[in-house]
Amino acid sequence: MIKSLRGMNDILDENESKRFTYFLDIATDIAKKYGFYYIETPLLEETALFKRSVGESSDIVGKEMYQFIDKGENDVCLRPEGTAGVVRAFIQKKLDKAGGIHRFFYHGPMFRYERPQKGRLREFHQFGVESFGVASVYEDANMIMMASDILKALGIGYRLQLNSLGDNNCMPQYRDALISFIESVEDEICQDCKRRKSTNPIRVLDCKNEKCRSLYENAPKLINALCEECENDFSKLKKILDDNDIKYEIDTNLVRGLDYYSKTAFEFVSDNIGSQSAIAGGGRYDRLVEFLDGRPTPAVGFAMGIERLLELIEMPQESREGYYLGAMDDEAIDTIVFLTHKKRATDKAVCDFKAKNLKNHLKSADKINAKYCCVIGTNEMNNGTIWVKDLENKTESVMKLDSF
RNA sequence: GUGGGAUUAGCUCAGCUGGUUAGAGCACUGGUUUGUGGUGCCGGGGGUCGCGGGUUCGAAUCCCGUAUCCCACCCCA
Repeated sequence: MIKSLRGMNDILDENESKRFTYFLDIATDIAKKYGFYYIETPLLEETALFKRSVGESSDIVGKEMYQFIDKGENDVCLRPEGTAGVVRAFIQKKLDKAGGIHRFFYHGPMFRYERPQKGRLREFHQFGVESFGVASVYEDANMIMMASDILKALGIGYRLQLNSLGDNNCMPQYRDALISFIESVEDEICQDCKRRKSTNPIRVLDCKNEKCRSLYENAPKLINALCEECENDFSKLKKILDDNDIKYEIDTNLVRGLDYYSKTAFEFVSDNIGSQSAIAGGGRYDRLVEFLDGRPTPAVGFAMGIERLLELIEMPQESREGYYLGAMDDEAIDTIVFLTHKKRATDKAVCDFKAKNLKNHLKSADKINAKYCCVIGTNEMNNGTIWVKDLENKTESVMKLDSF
């Protein structure tokens, strides 16, 4: 038997499938209400796109990409995340030069060659939004509110963690200060932290190792090193969230794993899905358009991991819907098929192709959660009628075929 | 990539220290003296016990390998 590849799932379980489409309906609806419109970009892109945007030092690009040389000898890879492709499209379409505000949402599969775990697949699905052309911190707040609205609409509880990563003015200085601090304690820190020092020094602050943790208590804090502009934006952001009744925690160790983020960084986490607890994450990336050869354009966005949300969604109660039609004699089956087809013009309608007794038809109608069970038996055939039972209200009636 | 656990019917699982035709519940399907469901009763189908080797008279059960899932690390959505 040929099986799906490791870490790649089919979404066909009825429960899972319903949750998946339900999520997309809700998320799409809310994104549209925020004035975003749909963008679809290719799953396959030039490898260089991700190397330059996500960053070669990140694990995503460094060791998790599905990368290969295609038949035209192009170095390509399956997208590991969604932002880079959207930014590429934005620049390619010259929207950076056109100016103005452009807001997109997207959803689709992403690919990362990782060791699979619950909530961590090699092919997984994200829903994301990207906003270009708005430098104001109000847009950052808008993003957070949208993510929050989506999660609330789905009945999902979360904690929101917030940080500021600084910008070009303050981040490099802070980074240098942190690196020299790390060097001062380098003999005592763990192997992972030694590696992080060169790959992503800010990550050391997040180390789980107890000894490292206590050493880093004396490390300089980014939150104290922000320049005036970043400091003001961050304060403003907190105020907007307070005003709109969005709860958050400041996590000074929150570092996004992708190199392109600056200023606002946020993550929505759930305590109910195991160790892969981040359900949505995002932030501002004002320099990325320029990195990818576009005209400097402020931007901010977030992405949600759909699979991680699925089991957290509180599904609305399913109510009975549509018609079930059946015949008790073979001679009535053609009539049933005809009526079912007619009914579908306005309603959901399903019919059985086998003659069965009434009890079995009722059972079948119940099984598919139909609202009406409609049956033609000998009596009905003789009178040109159909027997209709409302399975919810337990009422029944007999109707003329032409008024059905 | 590192360390650990699991893998038996469509699903959730039982199967003791190896011993005759591998079980249960749910699901599916048929019937229920012949027109009333979701909540009765009786029956039926469905498993090369993840895959490949080995030990043994005999393996779902022991050993080795391998695949997949799960847990922790790492990382992230």
